[in-house]
Amino acid sequence: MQLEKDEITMNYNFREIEAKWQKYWAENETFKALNNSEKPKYYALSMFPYPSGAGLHVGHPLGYIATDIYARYKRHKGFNVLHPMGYDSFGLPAEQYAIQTGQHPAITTEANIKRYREQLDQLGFSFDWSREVRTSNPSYYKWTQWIFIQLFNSWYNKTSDKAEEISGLVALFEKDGNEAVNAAFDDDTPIFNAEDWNSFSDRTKQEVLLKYRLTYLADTEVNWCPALGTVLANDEIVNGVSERGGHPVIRKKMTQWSMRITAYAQRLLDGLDTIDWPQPLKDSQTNWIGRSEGASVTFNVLPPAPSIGRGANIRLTGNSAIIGILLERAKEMRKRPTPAEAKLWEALRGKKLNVKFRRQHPVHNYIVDFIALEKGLIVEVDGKIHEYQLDADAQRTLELKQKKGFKVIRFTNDEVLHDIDGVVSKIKEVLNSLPSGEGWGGDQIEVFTTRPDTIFGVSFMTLAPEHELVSKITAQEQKEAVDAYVEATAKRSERDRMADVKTISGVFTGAYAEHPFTKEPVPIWIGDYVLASYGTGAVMAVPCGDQRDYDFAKHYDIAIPNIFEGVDISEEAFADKATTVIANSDFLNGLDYKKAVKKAIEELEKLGQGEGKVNYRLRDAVFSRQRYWGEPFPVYYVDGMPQMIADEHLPLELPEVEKYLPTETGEPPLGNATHWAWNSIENKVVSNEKIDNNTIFPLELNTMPGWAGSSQYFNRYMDPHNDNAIYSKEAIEYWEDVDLYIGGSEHATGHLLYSRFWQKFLFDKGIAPKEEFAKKLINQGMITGTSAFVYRLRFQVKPGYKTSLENILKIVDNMPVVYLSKNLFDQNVRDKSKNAGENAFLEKLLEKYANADKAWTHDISVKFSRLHVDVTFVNASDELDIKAYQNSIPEMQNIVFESEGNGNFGLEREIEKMSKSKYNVVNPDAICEEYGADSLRLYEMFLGPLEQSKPWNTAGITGVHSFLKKLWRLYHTGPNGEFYVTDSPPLEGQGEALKSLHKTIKKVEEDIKNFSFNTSVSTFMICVNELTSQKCTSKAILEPLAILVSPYAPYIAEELWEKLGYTESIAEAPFPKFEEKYLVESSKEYPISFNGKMRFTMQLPLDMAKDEIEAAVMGHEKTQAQLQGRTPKKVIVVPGKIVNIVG
RNA sequence: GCUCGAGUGGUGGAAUUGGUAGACACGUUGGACUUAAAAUCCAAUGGCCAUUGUGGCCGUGCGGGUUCAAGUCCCGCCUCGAGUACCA
Repeated sequence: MQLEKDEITMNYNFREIEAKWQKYWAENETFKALNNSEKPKYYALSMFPYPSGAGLHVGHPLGYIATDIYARYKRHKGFNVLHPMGYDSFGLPAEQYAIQTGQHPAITTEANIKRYREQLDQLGFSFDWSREVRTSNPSYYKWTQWIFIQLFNSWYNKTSDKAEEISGLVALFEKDGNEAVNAAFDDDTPIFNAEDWNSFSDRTKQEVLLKYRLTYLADTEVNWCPALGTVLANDEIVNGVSERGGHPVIRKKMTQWSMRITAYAQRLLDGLDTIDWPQPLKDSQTNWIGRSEGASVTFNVLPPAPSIGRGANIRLTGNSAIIGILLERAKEMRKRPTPAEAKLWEALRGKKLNVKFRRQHPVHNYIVDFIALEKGLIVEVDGKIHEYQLDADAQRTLELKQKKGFKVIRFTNDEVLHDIDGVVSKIKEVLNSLPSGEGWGGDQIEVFTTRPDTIFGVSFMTLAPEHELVSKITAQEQKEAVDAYVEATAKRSERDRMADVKTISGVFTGAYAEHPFTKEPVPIWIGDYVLASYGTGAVMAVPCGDQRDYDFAKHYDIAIPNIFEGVDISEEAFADKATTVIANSDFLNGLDYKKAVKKAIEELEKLGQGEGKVNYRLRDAVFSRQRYWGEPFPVYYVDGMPQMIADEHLPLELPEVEKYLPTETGEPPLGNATHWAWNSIENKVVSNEKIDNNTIFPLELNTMPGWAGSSQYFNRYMDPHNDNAIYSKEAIEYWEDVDLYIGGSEHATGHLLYSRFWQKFLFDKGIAPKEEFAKKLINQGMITGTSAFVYRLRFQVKPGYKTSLENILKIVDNMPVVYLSKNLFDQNVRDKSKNAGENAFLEKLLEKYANADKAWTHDISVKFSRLHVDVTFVNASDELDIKAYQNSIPEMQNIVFESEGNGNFGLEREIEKMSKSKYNVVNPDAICEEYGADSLRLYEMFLGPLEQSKPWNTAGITGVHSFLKKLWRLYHTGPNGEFYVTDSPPLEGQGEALKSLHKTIKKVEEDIKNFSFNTSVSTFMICVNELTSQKCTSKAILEPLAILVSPYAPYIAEELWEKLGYTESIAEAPFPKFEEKYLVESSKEYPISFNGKMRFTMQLPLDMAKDEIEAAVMGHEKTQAQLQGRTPKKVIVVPGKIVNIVG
């Protein structure tokens, strides 16, 4: 018994130490942060986890450890440190589990959190647990709902460039309508004046306001995942399938809440320059926002049968280049009609035939006698078309008829003068046969282009098949083909479309647009390479300058005009902006890219057909999910219009449901709730039966997405228990923002973009003092697993066996499954025949286990497979612990292990992602049990640079573990290994120890500054090795050393600190101060190199002058040996660094 | 395809502004202690050649270049990883 007790004091008993300090920290609230302090603040944050059922594996804590080291270091440096932790506890897995088992997600979540907490506690983090938040707690999501309401009550004023109260917008509408308002709003918003607005019904007003609110309800094309029964955000889809579960996703139109994040596109982009985040992360946000500069250009659709009204048509049907002359001419002609024209006009004018006719009307390059625009009918008298300016060749007549789609009928003067009734009835007849072309004319196609400089290279236009104009403009004769194409594309899933980028497909609509400058007709195609969701869903195709347009043009044999000077485009498009010189482009000729863009935009603006424009790829974020386990929207519906629940009645708590699946009518799971109606008088949730749509209304059935709760949690930590506000002004003014944020790179475009958006919004509203929530962000790399493999042999009956099946089966059934060790496999089987008959080794095995006549063994074959072996049964030398492994598998399995000669059973190792299915998951609990949390913390850091991904191999942990033992022993050099530290001041000869210490202080501080934690672990090892060999026992050295180590290995540091005589925790002990004076060297071991190659070293005083060094080196016998009599051409001496002899 | 990142011993990885490549560990080999094992300690360990010893040659993905000197800087390639994907 005595012996055991001694051993406890002597040895590094990490289990006891760690349990002791865990308790101490919890009881003394050692890491509790104060919201007011004389000290400077420091806010260190790790991304909070989703508490999954599997618990933590060794990869998870990597980032937490790094943050913790930094937080602890800052505490030693005299900062008031906020280092909180919580749980992102709403989420899909708990809900899926609920669907399968009926278990309430809150219960599973609670259990998972409990396990997480145990694991986190064990790892020795300096979290202030008093500030824990859980996104699924009503007291937390009250404020998520509150922010939602704030967004609902705000609009984005582009003039002040910030979010403002919606009431201000209403005031503007009341005064001036919406035309002059510069806001972020929906495209389909109608224009109204003050009078209109004031006459709108309340409902209409609400509808209009929804088009301006920062969160709004709208019919949106969403990514619907039938298998999950919910909508997914773009960033929740990976390769066309759901990120969770890999289910197919289709496009569907649904009424959904959306977040107007697009209003913040530019600020989200600009803000990236102000924060110290990893470049790849910034790049991916930049990419996601997708800003491109260019121009929007309006193309007028040339009408086959232009429509009625709106005076604008007069311009639209005529070639605008010559419209002035045409109109003048037409006027003149109207003044002097022929008798026949006059007579017919009397019969047609004033809608006598129920159709409005115009006379002497310009169409394209011509003036026609009479035209019914809405029917596309031209009536010509005397069989003539008054041509103007251009030759009346057959081509142009054809153009009017076919390309422009007009029906032309002709009468002679005689017919009109003598049989006006017959003529009119003929016209009536034709009119009746024509479809009403209402809405045909006056259509415009707006495109976005980044290359307005290439506008003269346009030879066609392409619309997305979903473009709203497609059905309108498609010519009769192309209708069938276009419809078929549109239908075919709609059917194709996103995934198909993505997988199949190479195939070129499209259909001509039969319609033409007019080129803004040349006024030439430009054919309009549709093609699925144009995306409805980007830009305007239409492109001006410039085949010579864009490869996709080029390929399309080649495929459909469309002209490819070359507008580049000295460039060959016979093989491919030319897209190099830097070397672009424009040609064949009228006023753009000879200009480079930049100048041509500017000029083209200027000219377009003159025409009123374009302007410079910035386009973003970023879409508004869909915010509704058809799930149960998420934040309920604080919304009820009156007359179908959403109403917010007043702040003082929040939180609106998640109702109980019987089933977590969608309802039979396809409503979200909350549709199952029986108690889910809002009493607007009593302001409480009541039974659905009471809904009267008078005072009691239905509540919203969707819930918020996973990112809702995580978009502001970092601010809530500052004042997590505040019930009156999301946080107090004092709290956020003290803490301001996160100084260091560490987490995985997978959140680059999800959490980290949405959080920045919400933060900017809160900043606009004066609720947050900083526009960016995290100054510095680090992505920790992934820890991958090292899988272990074994080769398994099974004996089988060979197909085409020659003897009795019954007998062979008898033998085979009794044969074991053989596991081959790696070396045996490598030497005897890999790269060799796996047919027993041709492989002596296998033949031998077969005979060994068949225990049968040779005749029988010919009918037995060997089948190989490579199996994952659970890494818990693998030792440091990649060998299998056969006994332990056997104990883990069912007994009835007859397995034999073919080991190597020395009895070891080697395994093959391979790096793979850490996952349950690969049996390579390493559990931190087991590591802590065997080596302790300090060892785990050190080892995770020791593995390599924080930001790199690196493989886990438990074997290596013995290195850091024995370091900790050495560290312990350094303080326990007394008799029987008792604690022994000398109090006496540093003696003579302690120079070396002080040097070791200060070298370490310097390096560790540098490392922490650079987040290079792996190298500081090495530094500690070197220091302890040095002090051990120096037999250092001085308190003056060992005390600061304990503080140095404490951020990395806090448990052992606390224990040593206590043994050194302190009664307070080491947590706030001041970090040792580095003193340069202990590192001053008097001499240096110079590397002496010859032609750049180091040959030997020489100890020389550091204060030696350059020429003295040269003389000393040249005088050295080894120098002479190296030179072998040659005279050096040059001797380079860099004092304090190197000597290089050339020659 | 585009964007970004990375290639160094058997393995993880060091190497500050160009200045002794492989620190520190793991693993391996040999040795000490032990009845034995574990633990601990000592020594060797980039490759090749030579060797009693001193030593020599090659070497940071490949090919060039700049420099007294290149893992590090420049040019051109190759491979791997991550993100993104018809973005007009």
